Amino acid sequence: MTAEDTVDRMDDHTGFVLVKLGQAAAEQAERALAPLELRARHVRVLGFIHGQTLSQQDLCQATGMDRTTMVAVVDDLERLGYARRERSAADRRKHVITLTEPGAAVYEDAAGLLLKAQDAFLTPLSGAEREQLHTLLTRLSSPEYAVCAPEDVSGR
Amino acid sequence: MTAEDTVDRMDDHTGFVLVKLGQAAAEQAERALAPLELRARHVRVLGFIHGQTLSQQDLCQATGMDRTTMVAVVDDLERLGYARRERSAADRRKHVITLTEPGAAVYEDAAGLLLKAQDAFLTPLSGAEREQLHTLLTRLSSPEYAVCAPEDVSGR
DNA sequence: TATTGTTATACTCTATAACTATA
DNA sequence: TATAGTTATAGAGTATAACAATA
Repeated sequence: MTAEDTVDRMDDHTGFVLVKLGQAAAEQAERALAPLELRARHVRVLGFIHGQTLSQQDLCQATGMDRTTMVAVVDDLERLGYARRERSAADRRKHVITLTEPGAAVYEDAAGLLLKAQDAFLTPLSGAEREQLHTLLTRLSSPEYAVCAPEDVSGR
Repeated sequence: MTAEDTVDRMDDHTGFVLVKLGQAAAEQAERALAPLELRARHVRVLGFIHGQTLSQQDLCQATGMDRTTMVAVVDDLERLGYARRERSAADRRKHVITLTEPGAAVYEDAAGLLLKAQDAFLTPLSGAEREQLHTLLTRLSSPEYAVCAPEDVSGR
């Protein structure tokens, strides 16, 4: 019995294929960002503070990370000179996170690397198929309540 | 600034949407299996030994889990009476894992729950769109070498 | 010497709780 | 009293290394 002979009774589950692909895409993204010594989460935060000023709490809501993780991510970005932490004048409990010039530059680099990685990932598909896929995934993604809170579906 | 106002510069990356959906699908699957007190990995192993006899090593190759994880999973399945561990007569180093009758029954239950969960997950899409999505994802998924080992592509 | 299963261990991630400073 | 940020700690998950039995 070799690995090639084994029958996978899950391969016909769309959900399972989705999980596998999601993991593969995540790993691909991390590998793509490795040259910049950044993780995907850092780039994600850079993307959010690109053009808007947010508190750490805002960033938590936006990204879904919890606040202890966010502290570490902002620590990293600050140490690397990509973001600044400042007390909010309006509410001195809050830290306002702003993008620095090097931060904006590295974000552009990172976005380029991610785009290249994604392109490699989508190689098996034609341009039209990629658009199709993107549309379908986005439609699936937008109503989060359908995924996390089934009881809310009744309202539609 | 509220969460609704924030601009997400990653939302137009297919790869990122894929990662988010993959995680959501995985969580959905775990929730669906909770009534059976099984994790997705257990069902995955049950699926593989359904109709074929495999060693733990075979299961590792098939599922991608490492052998220490597999020990724990098979421990669980054996304790629950869903699988049996026996020394292989052909190679006494190996443990041959076989599905028990209760194991086959619980697998059917689990498969049903997963199918129902997947259906809920795919609610936003029509039947034709689901097929489209499945086809696209499968095409993206099959050539793993394109994702993990680019150097192997030349050989085919 | 290499492989299978096992155990022990370490390391990463994430979740929880507690503390501070502000409101 | 509640919130934002921080820190410390505990838990789960995963990876690594070492070991016994067998090839």
